[in-house]
Amino acid sequence: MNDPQQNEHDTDRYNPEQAERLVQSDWVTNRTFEVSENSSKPKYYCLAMFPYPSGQLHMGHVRTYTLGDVIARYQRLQGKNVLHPMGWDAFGLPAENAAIKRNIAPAGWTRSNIEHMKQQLQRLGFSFDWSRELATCDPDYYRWEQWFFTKMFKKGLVYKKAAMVNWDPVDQTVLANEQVIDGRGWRSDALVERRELAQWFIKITDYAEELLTGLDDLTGWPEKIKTMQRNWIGRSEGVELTFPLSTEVQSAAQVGPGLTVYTTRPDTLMGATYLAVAPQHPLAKAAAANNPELAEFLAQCSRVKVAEADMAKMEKLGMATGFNAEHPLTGKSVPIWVANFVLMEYGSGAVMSVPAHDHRDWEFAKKYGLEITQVVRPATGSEEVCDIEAGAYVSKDGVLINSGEFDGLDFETSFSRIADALGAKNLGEKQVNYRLRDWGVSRQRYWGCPIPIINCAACGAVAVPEKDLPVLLPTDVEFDGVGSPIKKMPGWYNTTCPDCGGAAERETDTFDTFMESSWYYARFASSGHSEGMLDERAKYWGSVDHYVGGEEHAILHLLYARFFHKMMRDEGMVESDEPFKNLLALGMVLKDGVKMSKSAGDAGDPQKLLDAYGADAVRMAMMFAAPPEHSFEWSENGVESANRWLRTKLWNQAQDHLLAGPVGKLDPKNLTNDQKELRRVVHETISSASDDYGTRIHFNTVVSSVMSLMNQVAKFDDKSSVGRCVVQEALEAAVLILAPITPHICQSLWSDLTGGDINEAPWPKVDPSALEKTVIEMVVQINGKVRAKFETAPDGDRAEIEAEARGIDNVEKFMEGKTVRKVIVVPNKLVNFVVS
RNA sequence: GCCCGGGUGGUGAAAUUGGUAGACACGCGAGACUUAAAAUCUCGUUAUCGUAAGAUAGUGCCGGUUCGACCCCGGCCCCGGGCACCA
Repeated sequence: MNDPQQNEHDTDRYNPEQAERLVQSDWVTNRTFEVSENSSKPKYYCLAMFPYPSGQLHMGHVRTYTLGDVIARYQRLQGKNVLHPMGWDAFGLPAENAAIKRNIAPAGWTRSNIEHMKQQLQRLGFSFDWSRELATCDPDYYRWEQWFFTKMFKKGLVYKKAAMVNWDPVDQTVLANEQVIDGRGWRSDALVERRELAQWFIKITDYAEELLTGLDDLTGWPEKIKTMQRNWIGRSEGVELTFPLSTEVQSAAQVGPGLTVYTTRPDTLMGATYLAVAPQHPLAKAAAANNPELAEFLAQCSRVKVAEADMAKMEKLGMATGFNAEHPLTGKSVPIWVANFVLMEYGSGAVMSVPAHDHRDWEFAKKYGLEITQVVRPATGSEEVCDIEAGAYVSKDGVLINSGEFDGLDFETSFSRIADALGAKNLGEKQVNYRLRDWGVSRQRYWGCPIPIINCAACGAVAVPEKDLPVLLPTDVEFDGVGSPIKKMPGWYNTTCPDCGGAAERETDTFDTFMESSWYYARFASSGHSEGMLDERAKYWGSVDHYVGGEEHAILHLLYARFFHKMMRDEGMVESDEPFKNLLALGMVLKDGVKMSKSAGDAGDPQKLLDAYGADAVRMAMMFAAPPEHSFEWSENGVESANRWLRTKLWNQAQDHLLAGPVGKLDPKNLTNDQKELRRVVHETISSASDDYGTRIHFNTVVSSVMSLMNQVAKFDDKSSVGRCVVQEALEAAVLILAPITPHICQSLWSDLTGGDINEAPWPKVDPSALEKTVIEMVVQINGKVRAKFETAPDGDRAEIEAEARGIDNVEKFMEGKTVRKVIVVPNKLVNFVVS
């Protein structure tokens, strides 16, 4: 162990545990991070995605909240009125799992997790305004979600329809996708079945176009996230058309007069040789009624998890229904098949198949011996190969054949002409389609926000009146893990109809937890408001200026939140069109190659690192490890070295400087070359750090640049009074620059160095005159290979630089006997001789 | 399967507009201090050859554009995220 008497620093060796607690209690006493809306400073709203209270923090949390905190603290140093709140995404499945496992109610488990995680967040020194803390399982929070849902219900944005769920036939309960492992229930091990349940949906598709075009204005979002959202929304232009059904088929299957499909390739319509419907389609069900083989096939199709990835990976199978439809233009009979890859949830649950011009249709047709009719060939002069026997020809660059009056037309022309021909028969028209589906918000689970609907036999679904909100979720429940307790509580769900007063039942499903996370950012800005969902303060704080969170939320959470924001805007509750102005999408923190999340258990618990090395070291190590958007494997090694650097390179050097007594005022005009050089490094560091913090959002390079600066300070052996002034400036800059990352040690050092409060300090300014270089290094290349370097004055004359470069021994050697073909001079960088 | 990213020393990474590849660290090696260890400090550290100066190769793989490519283009391989009930 250390002997505290042995070296001069050990007596006052920096002790993060003690020092950090002192600084933190100062923040609490002074309410340093509580903000109000009455400020002359410009507002800045910095938000990191709130955590699910799983029990303990993992390193993914540490990364997210450190990045958010760095941004918040940097913006405070820029003189902004910064809102930086924190709360808890408290409803969700893990609480139910824990309840089963430990036999405790989800509410109590969640509360104690929140307590523990809050302590950990506070230990990390995040500058949250804790006065605005919220948990989504608080009735004061979810009542407004219920209120808003009933508003949207009355507005017609909410409807109920049948949708598929994973049904565990043994546990008699609905399973989440992640609870289905290899097609079996995770607890019962029973083969899971698809089952249809009536569920609530919100019409996000009504906003599809705005959600798409709105992305163009989100200049502060990463391009890749916007691309993902665009593809997810999936706008396409095509034709919706109907294949007429005979009256026999209509009556046999109890369906309408035709089978409606959507296609983006109406040009290939004449090559449509069969139709395919989803296994859940009415036509499939009807056909199976007196066809045991088909019934078995449909049953087989239902034994697949409700997840697109699983659907896409399975073998493409189908079976004829025995029904036929009429081709809308030729009148020819077209067989109707059931195919396991057609999704009932998407579009009409039926597709037209053109095997000659679609890969999947081609393979399906080959497998089942269905007709393949080529209707497009490569354009004359095209180099494209087309062999329909070998595979589908999917190019849109061809011309039509075997299509009667449309022969010879290209894609664009045939698209319109065929749409017109369908229109003339009243069997189709051009239509814009979206891949985006309406948002299913019903969950057959207990630990969530109750859906505020009352089902009355006489009046149907009725919204719970505002005066009866919130519909409280009972928390004192028996939780046996099989099914939701409130579905077995007649005392809870039996009620009277608000409209007719007759006996009625409450909806026992709860909301998807994405509902809570879709508007919490706005609620933070209206913290504690008891008269409504949001108040005027939500308008003051406006859009979140910087939103920080994992890239895994690129689509669902971020799209739902954008949608919710637009619904709230249309109610006049917020003024902006988008909730998040700038987005920082973080890469994953991996541990042994898997993402760190609640499933990783306590493998990533930062607690022992905090105890051993302190919050500043943990934060610095995390920021130094990689730029935000990189995924990387977390290693604890960096924490010890961060702690060592803070103690030895920052704290000790600053204390040595302070021990020599106070310094005077720096006069930048009368400096030695070494003093100028150190000062140049100081101001270059300020300049690059400002860019890294404010523009590039790369904090690892902030850390390395300050490390470099401190290395320069260590080498700078000038104890003169002017020299010490330069060192003072360097130390102040280093402390301010690092303050957002390691706030505790920097607050102490700032106080030691200046006597001031760093929370009131302004960001350092770059002195442009300090950046001027008197000598620069030129690189000499021959045919692009570096052969020499030389020092020269900046902005030198081209001819002189070229001459000087030619005179260098190694350069002469490589040019000997060669002819110079070209000379490229990049000012202040390099000279390249092209020789042969 | 589909959509979106990523791949640079033993390790994390840097290279901001096509212009010196490997900054800054970790680790490792050598040395100083010490009776010793720890701590701290100094030096070295892409590979191969060389005492050195320097040379050759090198940013997942194959090819292209360019005076010059980690960066741009074409084709592949591998890894990660998402795929609508994990959050």
